[in-house]
Amino acid sequence: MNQMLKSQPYCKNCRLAPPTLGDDQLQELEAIIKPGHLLHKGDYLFRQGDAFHSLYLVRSGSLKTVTTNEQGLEKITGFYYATEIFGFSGMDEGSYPVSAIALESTLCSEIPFDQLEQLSKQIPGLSHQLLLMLSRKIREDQQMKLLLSRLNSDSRIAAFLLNLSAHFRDRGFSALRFRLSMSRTEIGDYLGLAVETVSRSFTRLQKHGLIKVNGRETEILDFTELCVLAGGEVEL
Amino acid sequence: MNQMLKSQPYCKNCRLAPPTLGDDQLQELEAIIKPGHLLHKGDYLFRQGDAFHSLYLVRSGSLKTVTTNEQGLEKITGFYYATEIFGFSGMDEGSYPVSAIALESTLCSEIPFDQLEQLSKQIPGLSHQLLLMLSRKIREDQQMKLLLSRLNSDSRIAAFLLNLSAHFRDRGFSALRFRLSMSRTEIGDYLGLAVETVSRSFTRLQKHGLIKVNGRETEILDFTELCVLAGGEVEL
DNA sequence: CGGCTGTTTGATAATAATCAACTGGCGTGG
DNA sequence: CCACGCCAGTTGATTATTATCAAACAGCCG
Repeated sequence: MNQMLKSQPYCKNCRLAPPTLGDDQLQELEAIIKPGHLLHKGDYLFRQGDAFHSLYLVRSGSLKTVTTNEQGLEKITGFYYATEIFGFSGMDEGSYPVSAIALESTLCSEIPFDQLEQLSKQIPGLSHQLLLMLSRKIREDQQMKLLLSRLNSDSRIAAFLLNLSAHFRDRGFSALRFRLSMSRTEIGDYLGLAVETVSRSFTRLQKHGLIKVNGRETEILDFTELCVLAGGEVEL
Repeated sequence: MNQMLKSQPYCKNCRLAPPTLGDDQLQELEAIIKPGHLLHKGDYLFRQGDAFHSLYLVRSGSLKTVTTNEQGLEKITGFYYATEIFGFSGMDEGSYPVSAIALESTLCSEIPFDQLEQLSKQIPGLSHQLLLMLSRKIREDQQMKLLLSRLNSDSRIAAFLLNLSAHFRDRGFSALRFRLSMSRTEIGDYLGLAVETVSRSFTRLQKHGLIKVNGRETEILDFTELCVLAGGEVEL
């Protein structure tokens, strides 16, 4: 068979495929995934209120999800990078409660949900895997709620950077040097802080030698100390 | 058949059973549910780190889930009332990331997860329903994150009371008068506020005629205004 | 009755939001 | 090509909100 076609499987590392999946079934799974959707910075993948049809897999680039409540309060609910799947919050009510917006040039694959559910009746472990992904998301949200209700600004920024660091590490990039794809405003929006507070925390972390920042270029200098700080119970 | 046995089906209103489910299948579903687990105030249903085996359905009473991070920071991640199912966050890692503790005398039914997954291969729509429940939880967590990062103390308390109110209404109790099963400390812990702040907000809401409080007995006097307040963008 | 816990209230301190000003980079249009 | 305007980011001053510390009080149970 054509090696090229198999060289970039969508789902090999996407947590959707059960670990024991055979090649045939992996192909079945990938067959329902629509490769499409090239987005540029600021483009919407879907908008809050749109009918829910699909989950999305980030192939490259990054996105944010934003929700606006009845009173017009906006909030970034998540950032998503390559290999991550998102859109889960739309299932329940049949429409997305968030908008998804590209932070840079981004490629997304679409996973039609009804086809995925059909397939999960045939591929053993697939629906289990789906549940695990949602469960994981719930656990991450718990961590986020703890961060929002308990940590001061420095600790929030530290936790945020460590989170990104782990993401990049898992994807084979440097865990210590990376480029942020979001603005300070977006970071603040995500972490529940004003822009100015985000900026000051970056400066403070830099002054103490924990990180080195130049615009969006970020370097972690003292990983251990950053971990301690991110845990709370310690201040700079 | 014995009317008594069917008079209190576990799952009729628990969102787990697909809406179209026939009586036979409802019985199958209920057959795997273990009725047991009577808890008294302060009793643990499970502890953080315990192996994940089951979801739990609250039959009567109420519980809280509490998580402790590595640094010893504690946080209440949720309150659960009759007809609610919880324990989802344990699936992913195979152990519960929270402890579940009864707030009062409480009866819980256990739903062994592997049996539930087995059954979901036979009962159409069951695994779909499971996904919907998780999706709903994720959406609720989003709202909670918005609350924690954007609302002031009064609005948080207002939102909290409205949330409880809706719960009681859905369960056939008064939406305007109810008894809180949690302490002020626990409310603060859940909402990311100090006890004193919770107390002051209750007092302030009462002074403005929105609610009437007497210890844990709570009455909503101005539902509309409470909604406005809970939305943010408005202050007392 | 006395000790415990949970709640309330007051005074003060700390943190982050807000308001304001300034900088540097970038793209556009004269 | 330069000037201008715009946006993102930073820094400073001030304000507001909430946490913290402290004290008093109520209810409950042994």
